[in-house]
Amino acid sequence: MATDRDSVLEAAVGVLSRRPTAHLDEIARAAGISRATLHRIFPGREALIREVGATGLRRFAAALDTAQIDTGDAQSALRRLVDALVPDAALCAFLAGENQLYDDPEINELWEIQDARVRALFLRGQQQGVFRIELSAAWLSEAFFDLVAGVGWAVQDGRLAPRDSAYSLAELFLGGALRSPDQP
Amino acid sequence: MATDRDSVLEAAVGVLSRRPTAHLDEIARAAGISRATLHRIFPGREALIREVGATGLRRFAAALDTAQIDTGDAQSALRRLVDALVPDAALCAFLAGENQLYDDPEINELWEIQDARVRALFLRGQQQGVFRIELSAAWLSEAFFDLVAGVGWAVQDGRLAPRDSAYSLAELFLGGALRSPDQP
DNA sequence: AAAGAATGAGACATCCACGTCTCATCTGAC
DNA sequence: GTCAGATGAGACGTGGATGTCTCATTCTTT
Repeated sequence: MATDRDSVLEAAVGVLSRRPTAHLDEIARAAGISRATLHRIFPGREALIREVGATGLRRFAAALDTAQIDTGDAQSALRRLVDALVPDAALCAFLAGENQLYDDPEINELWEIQDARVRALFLRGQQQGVFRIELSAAWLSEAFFDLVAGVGWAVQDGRLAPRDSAYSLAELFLGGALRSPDQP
Repeated sequence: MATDRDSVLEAAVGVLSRRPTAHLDEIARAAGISRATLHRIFPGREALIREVGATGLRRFAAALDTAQIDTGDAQSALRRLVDALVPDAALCAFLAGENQLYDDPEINELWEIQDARVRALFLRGQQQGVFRIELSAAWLSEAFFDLVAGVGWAVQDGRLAPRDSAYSLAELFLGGALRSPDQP
């Protein structure tokens, strides 16, 4: 059943994004199954990690698709991306913390593709005059992903309400921490 | 010799901030010593991790001191903090990635103190009318730390020039990604 | 109800990193 | 030159997580 795999992956993300070194016992318990069944679904720890990473990147790509980041003005596109990405923020947190994943050429290539898409969005926004040109598109892209991961961690730990997460992310990233002089 | 400990800690940060599960062999090699000597300096892996964490928090506290974050207007204080913190960004990246550290009550308490100081800075800035009040001080504090850690990773991986890091961090965090309408 | 599959619990064996040890080598002080 | 201390290299035992196995139990299907 695909549902089994998915629910296990979901549980694995919840545990691994917080503690990447969690034992398989813990992951199995979080998924509500036994360690034996976990091994029946995934050949081993490495395969599980790989699968979680691949799932994360697929969801990331899907969020880029649904947000239609190549359409319309860049600011709206980014806001759509935030909305599409926030539900999977935990997955992004996992991707950000698991540097080991990028030893895998396949995973790495998948990541490069998505990262390039986000960079293109910022570049487009800079050409539109929407985004600041003093900051490189690469840095904007990286910082954006850092903040998405930060949202994932904060929500998981209860430091940020899920309801506030999209707003907090978009407003801080787009407008910064400073109070706008023209909005008193 | 204190120099030995410090240089080993420095090397450990460099390795552990990228791969928290790195073997002691690797850390020893990065420090230019043998695994035996590493064990002579630190009783074991746990002690080493703890020490790195404690060092990171001490440096973080020192940066808060040198920046005098309680003095003057909040924006200038934050800019001073960025300048003081950026040299230790890798250390912050390590702290951000090593959630396991916060199981230790002593480390956790030390972290809470520093985090409260940063939160107080943002609260003060909000009361001064400098920082936006739509975003909670806790979120501003957390997001700021996420970006500092992100700078640490990016610099270590060569994706961000150290020379640009303080500027990129301060500008993005304070002003956001949007181009200011009053600065054409 | 009965047969089959799926699962959980637990018992192993294996592997790998860690921690400890010894010994040879190197360095520096006298 | 000699000796004491420090270091490196390597061997060795240990612990813990992983991977594989068996068997009893439960759930599903007919």
